[in-house]
Amino acid sequence: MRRQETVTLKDVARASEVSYQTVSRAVNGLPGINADTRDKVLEVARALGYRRNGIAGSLRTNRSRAIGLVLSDIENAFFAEVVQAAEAEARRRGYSVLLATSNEELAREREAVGTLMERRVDGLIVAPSEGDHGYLDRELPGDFPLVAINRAIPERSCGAVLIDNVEAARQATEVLVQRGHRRVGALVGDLALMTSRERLEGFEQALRAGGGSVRPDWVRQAGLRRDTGRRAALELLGQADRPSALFASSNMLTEGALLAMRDLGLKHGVDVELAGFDLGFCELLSPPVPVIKQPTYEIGQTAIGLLIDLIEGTREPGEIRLSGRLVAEPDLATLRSNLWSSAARPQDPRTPRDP
Amino acid sequence: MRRQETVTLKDVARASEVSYQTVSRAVNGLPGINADTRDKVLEVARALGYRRNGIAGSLRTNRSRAIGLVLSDIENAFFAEVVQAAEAEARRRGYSVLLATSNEELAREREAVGTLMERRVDGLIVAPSEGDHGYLDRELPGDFPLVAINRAIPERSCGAVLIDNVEAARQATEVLVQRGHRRVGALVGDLALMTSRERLEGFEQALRAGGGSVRPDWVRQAGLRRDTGRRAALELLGQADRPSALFASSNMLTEGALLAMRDLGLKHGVDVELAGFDLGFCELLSPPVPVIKQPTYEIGQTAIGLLIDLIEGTREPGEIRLSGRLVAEPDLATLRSNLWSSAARPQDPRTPRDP
DNA sequence: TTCCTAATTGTGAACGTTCACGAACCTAAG
DNA sequence: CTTAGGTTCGTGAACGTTCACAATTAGGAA
Repeated sequence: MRRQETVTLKDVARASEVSYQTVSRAVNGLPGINADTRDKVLEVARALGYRRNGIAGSLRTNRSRAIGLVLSDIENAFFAEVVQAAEAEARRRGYSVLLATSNEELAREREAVGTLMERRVDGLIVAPSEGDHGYLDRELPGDFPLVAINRAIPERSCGAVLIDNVEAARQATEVLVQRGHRRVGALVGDLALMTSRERLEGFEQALRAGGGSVRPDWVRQAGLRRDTGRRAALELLGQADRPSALFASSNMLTEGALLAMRDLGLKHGVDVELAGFDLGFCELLSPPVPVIKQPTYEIGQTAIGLLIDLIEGTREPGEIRLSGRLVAEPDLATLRSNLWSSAARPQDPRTPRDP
Repeated sequence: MRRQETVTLKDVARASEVSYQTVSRAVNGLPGINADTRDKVLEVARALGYRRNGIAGSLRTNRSRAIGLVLSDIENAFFAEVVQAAEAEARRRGYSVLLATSNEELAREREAVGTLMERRVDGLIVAPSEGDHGYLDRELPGDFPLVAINRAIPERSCGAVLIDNVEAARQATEVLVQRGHRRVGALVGDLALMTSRERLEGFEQALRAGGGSVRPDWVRQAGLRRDTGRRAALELLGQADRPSALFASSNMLTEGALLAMRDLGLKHGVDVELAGFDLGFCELLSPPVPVIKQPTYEIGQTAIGLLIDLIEGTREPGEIRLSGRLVAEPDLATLRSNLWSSAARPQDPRTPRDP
């Protein structure tokens, strides 16, 4: 078979003896064309194997129907779920997703934004890295559709989809308090980050409300990574005067805490009680670890929804706060049926499959 | 600030009093331009905030420097890691990644391939769903760069990056045999899939080599999902005459088996020994579950490498087999340091971060 | 000076689509 | 018969870039 280079509107037009404009009307389902001619043209288009050249269309219309997604790390289950939801919702609304990762480095984030802009995405969703995002005003037109997730971008007015961190951290800590713990430590991220400050605030609220007091030396800025979390937890739990319970304010820190306890020969829920964030497999551990589950699917879906509304001019930028969900020793029946399915995902029921 | 619509080559040309071709040479770093003019032009381009329009470039050159990635489910940690690696390697080589999901449904896969082709990606990586892939010959030019991962596509000649399933399953099963088990069951995927057949083959080899015999009623086609795996495991382990050990041939099936054992009040490693595949948190369980860890990062990286070589015409399509790695009760020191970092990833050391 | 070569710069066309408009045709009312 | 109005279809231009080649300039060598 000869290599048939791309067949264009003109080729179809020639073959069906109409103008290329008529073909365009036919393949795009536009009005102003006779039904018979349309059918004929579509038939010819099928036969020739015509496929629209989106690149050319985008050039002409100045719209790519693509959105850029800048995350720090897709392997993190939190972001993986966000991506899944984002892709599904984008597809539902006729958009495609261009993926880029920042590895939590501002320079790489900026570079990613740059290449995505060069590709002329219609809008951007960014999970901001730590640092100054003033560059955005230089890289982006002032009204460019932009939605921040997970953390806000104070340097620039844009959409944002966040969770109620204070409340979430409060709930997680409350579990520890209700189980009788007053000597509670905390692993939090860098306090330069609003998210970390809010979660710390929730932790402190719950602990004080329960009659405990916050010991500053038991509150550790444990970074953002599993290994930094583990190190911090090792220090915190390794000392003689250690807390009887620990709150970890993110999934990586929760995993880090578990690793540290393993290192030290401590059993979670026995030697040290642990409450955390977003641990996907928390209930397969024995005993289960109570965690706050962020509505990751909803976050991705909402962010895309907001972004596309911004793109299409049907909504104004604003901040949307979602709520976390506490998963703490639920009754087993409920657990079993809900465990692996997230809260609300009407569009695209999750059906986990495997390689 | 007035909304400055896109500034083009011509705008820069006007401002720097040269032709647009000269500007093009300057911004693209092409030869055939005086160093002084280049500097002057670049300065003007900077000042005006020029950014190349990749869409226009792609239209002209007929190359998008984008590759399409079609996976079944990004939430699955296996694919999440593949995506991470793929994006990193693609970026390193100057390509971007367009993401699409099939949810393991052939129709959606086909649709995804269609939209990616419309966007004129330069090549495709597909994790094939179950079913007949004959459609590819109709949707794609005969020599279109295509790489299959995880499963082969027998219907079409293309690149493929797979693992040695027989060997991997053999190793996992051997752990069970070495621990004295002869009455071993297996959860495998649909035997219509080559991957499932190969893993079953490895299981049988190891069991027979250890002096055990394969009981057909203990080999269950357990589907591809966590819930189907759980159901199958429930049936298998719920009967009075049940195996003393179980081999699960994928991460979802391994998780399903764990859930089922929890349902039945059986403890893994005590009541029933379990060996599995790709369980990310296997060593946080007590006791740890021996699993085969597929080189996910290497798979993604290799697939992108092969694909780009195909695109650029520097390699011919072929099949690449990688090896899984057994993680079974390693000594704790090694475990601790290697656990969270994958085998070989020279380009982009993984540094897990969190939301 | 005169001519040749090399370096530098400019011009026209093309990629495949969509937009804006105008031409041709038909129907039906005046 | 004429004209208004609608439907159907076609033409030219434009999006911003790169390719192919022509034009101009400079620098020496004869």
